[in-house]
Amino acid sequence: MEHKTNCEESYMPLGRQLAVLARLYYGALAASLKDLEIDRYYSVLLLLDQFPAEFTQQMLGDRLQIDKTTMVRVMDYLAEREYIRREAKPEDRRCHRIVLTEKGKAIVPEIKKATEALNQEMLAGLNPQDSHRFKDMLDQIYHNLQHLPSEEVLIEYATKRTSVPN
Amino acid sequence: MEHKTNCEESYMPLGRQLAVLARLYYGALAASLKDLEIDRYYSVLLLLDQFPAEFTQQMLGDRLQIDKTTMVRVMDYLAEREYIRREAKPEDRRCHRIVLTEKGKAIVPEIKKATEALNQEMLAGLNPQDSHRFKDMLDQIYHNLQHLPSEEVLIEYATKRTSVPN
DNA sequence: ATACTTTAGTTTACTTTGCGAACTAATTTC
DNA sequence: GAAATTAGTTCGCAAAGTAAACTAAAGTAT
Repeated sequence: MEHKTNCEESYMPLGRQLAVLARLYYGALAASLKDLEIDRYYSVLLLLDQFPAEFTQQMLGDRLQIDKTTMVRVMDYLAEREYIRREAKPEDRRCHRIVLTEKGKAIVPEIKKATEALNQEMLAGLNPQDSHRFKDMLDQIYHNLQHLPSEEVLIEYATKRTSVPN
Repeated sequence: MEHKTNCEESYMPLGRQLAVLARLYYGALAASLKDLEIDRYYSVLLLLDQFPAEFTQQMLGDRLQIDKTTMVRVMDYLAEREYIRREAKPEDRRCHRIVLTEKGKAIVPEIKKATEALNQEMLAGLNPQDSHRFKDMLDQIYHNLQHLPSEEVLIEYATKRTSVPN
């Protein structure tokens, strides 16, 4: 058997394949945005731009599936570099309203351009229908996976596992 | 705006979505295999079972997209627990032939069962054609992403970025 | 109204993964 | 035979996920 570098020829659990694709995607994205001061958390900025002044940290985390302790780090990172600000929320003083600063708004177009370009390159060779179908499938899969982990077949509560095993 | 936990309603970079799905997948897989002694690196065992005694560490890494230093840790983990063995390879003494032990072979059926079940649950609601189509798309995307990262638009060599940013 | 519970956010600490750098031993190339 | 390459290893660090324990604020219930 000769040595192959692609994953097309033998069985690999789908989850592994997804993890690899995600890694490649973000490697390429960070490379194409390397002239920016920040090298991650782009999707947070995109989301804030789409729905200005609508989010608390918790809500951002729910949308992007980032847990709240990780979200603290994300916010710290972006706030230190002045891409976002945590504002007081008088109607519920537990929360912070997260807002994009001018500096934050300023880089969104470039991020949008890069992610859209990359999405397109990623889906190159698929016709528009298939591209759309692919995104629908991802949503379907998200739905399917969300409603089973940890408690599906298990009677007792499973010990939580971290990260992405191979 | 009310707070939504699903990701279906707003734009998220595809890479982020893939990362989330991968995480959910492996959470569910580890949960359904939690009675096993090991909680990760299942795909290594599956691959070794499919092509017995064919792999070196390097080749495994190429197949699964795991770099060689990470692979050392993977091998250590599996060898300590006696699921694999590193055997001498007289024809090239730099390499090790990686072989499944009896203990390793013994758990493969369960892993296979669990991953196949999970793949199916993950793709529930898609007809067989679509499932097949989905896997083809993943291969296509892998191909597309592999041939661009880091050097695409860039003239000079990009500083490498780690992991999966959000 | 006061006690109990829940929620948003934070801090700390630990784990896993990915990867660069530097190294050894063996093999290949020229 | 010298130089370059390859497989594997060690070390060290950064990023991400998450559990546990905590504070402050808000909600609920008797």
